[in-house]
Amino acid sequence: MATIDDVARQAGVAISTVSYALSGKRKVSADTRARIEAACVALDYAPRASARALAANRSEVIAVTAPLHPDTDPSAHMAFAMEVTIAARDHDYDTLLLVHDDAQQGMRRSAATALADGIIVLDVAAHDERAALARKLSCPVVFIGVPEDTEGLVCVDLDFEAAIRQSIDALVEAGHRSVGLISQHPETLERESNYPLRVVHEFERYAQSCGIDFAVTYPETDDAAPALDDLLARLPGMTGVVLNTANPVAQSLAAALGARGLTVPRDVSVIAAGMTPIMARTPLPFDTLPLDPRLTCPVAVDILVDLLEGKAPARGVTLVTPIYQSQGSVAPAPVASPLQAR
Amino acid sequence: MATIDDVARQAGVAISTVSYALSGKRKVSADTRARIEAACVALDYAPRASARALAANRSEVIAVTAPLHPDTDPSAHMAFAMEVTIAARDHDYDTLLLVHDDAQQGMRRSAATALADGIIVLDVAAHDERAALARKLSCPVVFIGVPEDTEGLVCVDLDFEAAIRQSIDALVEAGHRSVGLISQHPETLERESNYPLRVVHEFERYAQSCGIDFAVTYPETDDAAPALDDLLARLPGMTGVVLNTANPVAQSLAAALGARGLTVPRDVSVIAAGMTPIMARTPLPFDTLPLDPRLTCPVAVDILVDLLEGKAPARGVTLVTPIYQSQGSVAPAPVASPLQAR
DNA sequence: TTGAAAGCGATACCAC
DNA sequence: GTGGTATCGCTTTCAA
Repeated sequence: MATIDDVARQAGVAISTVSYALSGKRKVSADTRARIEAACVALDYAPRASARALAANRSEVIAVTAPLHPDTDPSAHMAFAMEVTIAARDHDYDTLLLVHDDAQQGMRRSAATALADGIIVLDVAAHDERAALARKLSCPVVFIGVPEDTEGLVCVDLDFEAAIRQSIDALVEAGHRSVGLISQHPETLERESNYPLRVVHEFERYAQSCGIDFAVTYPETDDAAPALDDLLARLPGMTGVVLNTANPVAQSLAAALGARGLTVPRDVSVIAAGMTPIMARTPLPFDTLPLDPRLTCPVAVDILVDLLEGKAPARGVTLVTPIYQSQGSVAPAPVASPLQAR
Repeated sequence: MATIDDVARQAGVAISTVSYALSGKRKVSADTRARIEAACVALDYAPRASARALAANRSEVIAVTAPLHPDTDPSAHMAFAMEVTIAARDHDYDTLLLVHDDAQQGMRRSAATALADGIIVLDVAAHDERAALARKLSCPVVFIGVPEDTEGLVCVDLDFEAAIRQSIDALVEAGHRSVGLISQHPETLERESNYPLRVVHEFERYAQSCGIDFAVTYPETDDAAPALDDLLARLPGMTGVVLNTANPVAQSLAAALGARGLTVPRDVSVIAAGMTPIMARTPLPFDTLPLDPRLTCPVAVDILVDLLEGKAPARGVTLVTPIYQSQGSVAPAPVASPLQAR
């Protein structure tokens, strides 16, 4: 492997000139630059990452901690890790994968050994141990997801409250006056980042302020049918459903509705708010305000890179506005409620 | 951050002694070692990765190229990436994630800049461009999956042929004389690593040598029903099914059988051979010989690490023997064929 | 058993 | 605009 010395010799200049020509941190005349570039090509030169990192005191690597709980969706996980990697490459950073058993220790190690310049934390739980760790660590950390206590942390997430409000607005504008929310499994509410709870609260608050009837249900299984029955029992005139639930539940909703003689959007309008699309599966046939990794990951990486390069101070919690994607699952409310119509 | 100098001063020894004490590459007396360890703890010392890499000429990092095609299952992908990472950590290596757009260029870059010591290639296609690249690269590369031309490459994969033979053996031993294979989608056969084809060939060869009736079908969609009908049409007495197909097809098989009045294992015995379990979903209710990342990834990493540390020469293609996992989906063949019995 | 010192290959300061 | 060189923090050879 050629070194910067070889290039300098071949181009007939000093190594500092080569370094400056390549980094652009100093003006270099057109023809010396040309000679240097020619030499680089001729020698197939690439700067050695470790030497550069040692001298510059930065590794150009971002660590990504991606624990894998039994109840997290691995495909969503992969999507986040990939999007972080893609976004990082746009800033000339590489990404190091830190796994579960290793999450705490890995973060510590990557900071202590200066393996990575910064850390992105994925799949954040409400009471995430990595939060306390992040406060102690010397290197910048950005969370994708919001833990309970955000004091001193930098977090990026979808604006779930906004997603809920947009969902209710869309339904209300279409004339719906009775709307149910299918939330997460009870265990998920415990463990998960606190967004499912924030979603429920905002749903109840905003629905109330809009003066519509509402109810919330928490499915016990992956089948939407019992949840649907629960909502219909408490809200016989229900014509709108908002989903912020596990993907299998959402996948089974259309069938559950069909089994009860209900059609989307003729009898019931449906919107999925703040759910992560699964690439491997048929997309949900509903209007969505997705928690899309392509939305949050680049923002998180941008913030981290700004932090690393001293371009901006820590930013607290950044909420990304969801984007409404219509699939034709919202229609004007039927005049009579579907159950009465039957 | 404390450096090795600080530790040496604090312990009252030379830095070389500290280095040797920590690496264990030279004998150090018990009490100097104790003083050094105390100093390390006191100063919270961790060697700087870049300095170590520069001096030792090795980064202790393994790059992982994990492209994401439209038809690859992201959750399986994540599982492989995680298993590689876990296995790598067992050898004190970290893993760098290289993504699709970047796959070729990323491999080149990580070799040229000595970012990583070696490369693991995931999701290998039959005619994978990364194969040619691997032959040119200066750093060791191990493929998880087997491309068409393995000349000069190091590959690890499940022994699919063995999985097929074990499947047929299990069925034949249970008295089945008429066995169908549900293979992959036609497009997958084109693009994918050539194992699906190897599976089909071995199935036909081995079934023939066992003297049983057999047929192979290639499902066009994610629904097993048409494939099942195809098999039953050509093999009216079929009592055994071997699966080496896409997960959704396998997931829908039980329902398709049920719709035709067939029950597993009473009427039909089923074995899934060489399929990757999806963590996010209910596992298949069939006996399996899974392509488990926990089987192949550690082997691949072991081989790569041996290569990196000069412990062993390149090994060509290594096939890992599958492990039979019973789920009770194989039973003695019914006396009369199920169709006749109805 | 330990120490001194020569690299490793970049960056960036200070001169000119 | 360009060149010389100290420096980053380790590993490892050579000497004692």
